[in-house]
Amino acid sequence: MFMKQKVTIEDVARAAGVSKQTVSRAINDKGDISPKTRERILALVKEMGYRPNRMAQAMNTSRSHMIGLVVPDITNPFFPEIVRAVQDAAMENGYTTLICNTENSSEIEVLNDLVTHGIDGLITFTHRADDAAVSEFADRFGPMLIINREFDHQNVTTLMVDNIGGACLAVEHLVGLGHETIGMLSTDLATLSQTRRVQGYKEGLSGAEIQFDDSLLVQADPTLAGGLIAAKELLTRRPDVTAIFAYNDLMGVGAIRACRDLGLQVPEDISIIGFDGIQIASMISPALSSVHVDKYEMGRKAFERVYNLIQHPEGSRDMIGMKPKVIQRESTGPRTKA
Amino acid sequence: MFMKQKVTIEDVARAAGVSKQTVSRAINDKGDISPKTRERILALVKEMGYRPNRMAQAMNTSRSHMIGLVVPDITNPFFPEIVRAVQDAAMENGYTTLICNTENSSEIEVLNDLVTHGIDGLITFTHRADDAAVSEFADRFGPMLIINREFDHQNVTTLMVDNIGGACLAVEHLVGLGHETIGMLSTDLATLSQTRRVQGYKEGLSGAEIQFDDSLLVQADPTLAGGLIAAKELLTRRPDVTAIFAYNDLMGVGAIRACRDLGLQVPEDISIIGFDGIQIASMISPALSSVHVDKYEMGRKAFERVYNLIQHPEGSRDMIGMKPKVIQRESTGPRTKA
DNA sequence: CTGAAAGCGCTAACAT
DNA sequence: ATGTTAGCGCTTTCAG
Repeated sequence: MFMKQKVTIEDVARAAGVSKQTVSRAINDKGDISPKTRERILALVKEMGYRPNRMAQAMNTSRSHMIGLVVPDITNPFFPEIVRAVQDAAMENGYTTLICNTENSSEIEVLNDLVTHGIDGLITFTHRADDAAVSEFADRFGPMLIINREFDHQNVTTLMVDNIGGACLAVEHLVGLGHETIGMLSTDLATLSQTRRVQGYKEGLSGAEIQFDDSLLVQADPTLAGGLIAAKELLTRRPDVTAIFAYNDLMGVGAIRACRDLGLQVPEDISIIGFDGIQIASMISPALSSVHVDKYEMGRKAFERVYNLIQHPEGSRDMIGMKPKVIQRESTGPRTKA
Repeated sequence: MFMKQKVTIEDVARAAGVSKQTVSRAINDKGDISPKTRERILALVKEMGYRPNRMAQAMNTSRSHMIGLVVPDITNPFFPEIVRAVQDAAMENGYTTLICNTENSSEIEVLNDLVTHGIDGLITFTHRADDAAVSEFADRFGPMLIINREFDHQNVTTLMVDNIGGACLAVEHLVGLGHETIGMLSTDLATLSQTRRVQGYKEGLSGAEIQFDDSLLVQADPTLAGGLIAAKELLTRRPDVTAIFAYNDLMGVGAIRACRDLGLQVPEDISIIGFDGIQIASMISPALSSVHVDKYEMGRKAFERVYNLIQHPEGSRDMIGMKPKVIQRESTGPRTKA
């Protein structure tokens, strides 16, 4: 026999000899209620193991206490750190997190589905869906924060890592070590992060008065395997490169592996720097230098902003910026090759 | 002005000139309804962008189409692969996943909270909460699967990796390479996985007629940092060890790093094998040998089983077993030291 | 301070 | 084949 719910507010009310309403007042610490009855009810609540049904609550209050979190690929270690931070912040505020992966599905579909579940707010890394669709969605669903995507439309709050600046820093770091022939491993996914990091890379080069050449840029999946393939491709095509800037740490780790497979020493023969600053990249040998993003702070900021939007749906939209910084570890060093 | 919901079944009904019930029948493809009206309604649904409110649906049907997934630490790469699999399977079946991290909270509290949100089923790695609490919870909430935890109580379905067998295989692998002084890096968390892997390690040793000694077992956090610390401790305490079995890959990667810091070559001086088979461990240098668990399959199986329990709440409880297997990569090799 | 009535959006069970 | 009534569990009125 399937029961609808163990113990309901009705049960508690009956047990306490009061109306449902009074119980409601007691548990929500609201309205006028005598301390005595409140305590009596609360004791009963505990004793009976009563917990209000959030869905029923949500139907009245329009607050489900759930937020949605949409990431492209949870298996990329960059995301779990953010997820973790969002989760922590959410829990502190009585919120639960609905997480979705979008790699294999329509992003907008996922967002709409999340809405049907009654989420109060949304944090999303939505890069594939086109602007119009996202914008239309944002008009319908207010309290959302979109990460690493840019909009002309002023109806959506964004959080952006300074990708151009970060990529620039990476190149400057390499140039500072004497490198002049610097390749980049990028991804074929046309995301803002991608465009911007490539742009920053080029700006970095021209800032150092180095000529960019198409053969220095190789594209592949933004994964370990992608980094491996792309690095091999680059090093075959341009054996003269002495330094590589990888789109993300995963590709950077793949690139280190590629060098090893090709019999090249890192950083003696080739310097490699990644982007993101994922934990594990700092523990491998050689430890990967990286343009570090504070993911925990990013997650917390994201939640805070959305939480704020939930409380003040009519508040204005804005853009939060985050500056990454270079952390040098072992994979980058002075140029030694002529 | 905050609206309860954009467009409701009522709106569609009005627009179609029928009752709510008819619309309900149309969208759920249920009961008797003339093809004509159905199509007319469905067209309207699409046009108006109507999506049923899942919470309202759930209140009637006791089906929220959400499942809960509880993991100890999403930043351990072992879990995202499982999360990914669960997510994929869930989505294929119209389910959305509520994910929680428990590292910093009371596990039972998290589970209870998930229930208030109306989840239909639950997959959890709950190891800290005591048996009585979990068992009591399982009695109240039927459709749950608990991973890597053992129960005498027959009220809960479990999925277990053969930790003893896996650890045994690891030791046998090392013994097969000629190692006789084999240390283990374990965790201080008293989980079933921990107990079992230590047990398997000891069984492996005695199977090879090697004497176990307390000094060969070091405990620390099951993380990169923990592995680093534990390995240094072990190698200082017992400079004669030629092989290490790490509780998980994270610790294994930390151990490789420790060896490097201590000037030891892997696998020439020390062989290291981990457990889990996380992706990134296969891409570092040297690539980590590991007792590999098929995490994607694990996630899918877990969802399938829970899905089944949701459909048949009165079905019997059982235990699903999974056999891990050794994958040799570069971090283990023949003993060279005398 | 407390209770009764109404309703959130939907579906189950019974009408017709 | 369609509509009506009732109710899921809760909170928001509005009465007292």
